[in-house]
Amino acid sequence: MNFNPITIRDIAKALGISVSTVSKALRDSYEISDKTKKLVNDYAEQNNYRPNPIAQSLKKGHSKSIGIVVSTIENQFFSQVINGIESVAYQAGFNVIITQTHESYEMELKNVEQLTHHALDGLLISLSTETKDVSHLKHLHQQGLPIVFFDRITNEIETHKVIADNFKGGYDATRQLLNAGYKKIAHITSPPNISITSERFAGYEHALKEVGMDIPSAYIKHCAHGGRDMSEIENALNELLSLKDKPDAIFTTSDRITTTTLYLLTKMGIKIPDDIALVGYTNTTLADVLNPPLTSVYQPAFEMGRKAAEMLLSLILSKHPVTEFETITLPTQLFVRRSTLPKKAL
Amino acid sequence: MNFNPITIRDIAKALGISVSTVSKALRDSYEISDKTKKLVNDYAEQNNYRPNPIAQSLKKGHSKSIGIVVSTIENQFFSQVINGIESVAYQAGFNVIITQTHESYEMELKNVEQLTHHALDGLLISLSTETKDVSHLKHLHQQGLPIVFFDRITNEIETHKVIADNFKGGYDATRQLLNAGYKKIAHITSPPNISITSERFAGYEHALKEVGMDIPSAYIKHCAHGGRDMSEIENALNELLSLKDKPDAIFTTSDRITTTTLYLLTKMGIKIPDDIALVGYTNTTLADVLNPPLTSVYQPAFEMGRKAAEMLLSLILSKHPVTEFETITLPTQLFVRRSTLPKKAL
DNA sequence: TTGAAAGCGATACCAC
DNA sequence: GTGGTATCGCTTTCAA
Repeated sequence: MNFNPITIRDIAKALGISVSTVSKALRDSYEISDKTKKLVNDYAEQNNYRPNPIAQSLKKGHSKSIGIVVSTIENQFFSQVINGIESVAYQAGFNVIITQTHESYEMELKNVEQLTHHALDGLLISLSTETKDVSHLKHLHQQGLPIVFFDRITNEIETHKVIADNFKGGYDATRQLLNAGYKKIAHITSPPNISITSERFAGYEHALKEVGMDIPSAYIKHCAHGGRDMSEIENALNELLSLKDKPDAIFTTSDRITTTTLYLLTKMGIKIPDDIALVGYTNTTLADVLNPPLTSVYQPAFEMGRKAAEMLLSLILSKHPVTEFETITLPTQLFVRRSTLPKKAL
Repeated sequence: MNFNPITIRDIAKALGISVSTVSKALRDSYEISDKTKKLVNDYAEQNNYRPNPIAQSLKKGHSKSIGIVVSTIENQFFSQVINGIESVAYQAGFNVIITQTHESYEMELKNVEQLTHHALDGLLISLSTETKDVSHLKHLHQQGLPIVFFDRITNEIETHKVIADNFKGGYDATRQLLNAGYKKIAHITSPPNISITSERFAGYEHALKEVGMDIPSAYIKHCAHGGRDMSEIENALNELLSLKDKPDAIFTTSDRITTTTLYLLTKMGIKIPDDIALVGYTNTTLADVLNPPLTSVYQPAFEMGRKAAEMLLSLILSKHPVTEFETITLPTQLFVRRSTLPKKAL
């Protein structure tokens, strides 16, 4: 199948003028007479002429498009981030190419590989849970590809980064449970190698230490793929529930882990918060109508996307090499709902 | 900022051979000796050579990328469709560029405009709720751009299409309410101009007619932007609830309308299903843990994406103009949950 | 087996 | 004001 749009050369031929004149006329150059401009523009319009962006990209050395790598767009957190990115990119006339890793390191490699090298002006990335080695990105970064990290970042690469205040998110969630009278707080989270895990864990730990409590290591459960597979969470839950000293509350990180935990507990017939309280990270708009309404840590996802995109565009558009980088930390919000009802109220 | 990856010319110069030899060696042409191939490939590997896809696209006349236009990826239905599309496109080595209309006709125009013309090998689109005129797409289609419609289609353009069985979805949902003993069934839906609205309405109507019931027009509410703005649904609900003859059940279409209706009814203190039963279209994985668990029409979104992408690729890859088109209809599934509990059980 | 050169579409420098 | 031409990086005849 082909698709043969008209080119600048067709216009030149049809009008009996040169291609350079046509090109300049279309770009409204001061060198071209109004008469010629009108002639060219009218013809272009009538024949539905559109410049071929590929040729423009090749010539200009940039593609006006940026790549995004996230684990999965089905996660509302990421779709909201993408909306934020898009809102900025669109304004600036940039295209956005989205790829998903589904939490696989291999997919991350492939996607980055596929996206990069001149077809992209910059990259926005949140690492997969499997990612431990970032040399694929280091390489590109050294070659000069502008990269901005968001959410799951690495400190092996010096560039702009945008994160939520993960420490505070973890702290607030845990503190809320403690204030509500829960004392045995388990934590189901992503693998320790990704940044958000350790930051949130630090907040959790700090809240517990603050009230002089220990963290029994049996209460910490890592899901290798951030809850991608339900079995990960099922196992964690089964282990927690078969402990002699069962937890009376759970703090979950990530949308997927949170909602799946809610689902599984419900299915097991465990009452929330009566049997076990639950607080989790989630950006779903449905937190209020869940059963029970879910106490949750909300991240400013849209804003994170906006900021990340703005920083990336500033790198792309900068005339000089950028050597000063910053890491923006956005506040999280704790929404208290029934899933962490104070113990005495039960 | 720039980013200067090595080119085929650099390799040629470094090795003292011609660019055409390098090009052929890299593509493993039979014309080139093994020795030269090895030389070139080793050098390329060591210097991290990557072909510039823009130059390749310009030369070959295609970009190996397809565009997707949906209303919003925050809707799980669409993110699942996109996952399906991606799974097929990725296998075939195609990039996917996603854009969102946010239910605006103007955005649809802009996105399509931005996406098309040679930077794209094909387009997958679900129309915005505002779209009445599809001449922007007709144009492109006439010029030869392969297009496949999914979900919200138009019959003004002859090409492949993939939809869910919207009639049956509407019928099943309504029938379920009738079977459960509800008799006054309201319908909150998208504007009548989009295909899914009328198809689902027809199913609803058929189920009611079947049992000899009338459809009071006051029970049918259209949300101009498919529930994008909460106020649309709030108004619809207020009007329904102030009717002298209040409905005892509501059938909603679209994820957004469904979940927002649930949210608003809850906020108004209306008990579901006691005061009003609810059945809605939604692809959220959370239907089971909503309060109450929601009877819902589930669409095979991933499958829809797969099929649409396959059809698009077949158009793109076809050597001959395609003149026979088909419309695939995928089955929907009704999941019965507590929100439509039989009246007698209440 | 290798290389020269044309060409994909648009841009921009330099002549005229 | 207008036109010729080299160029972006790669592919592909066609000659050698």
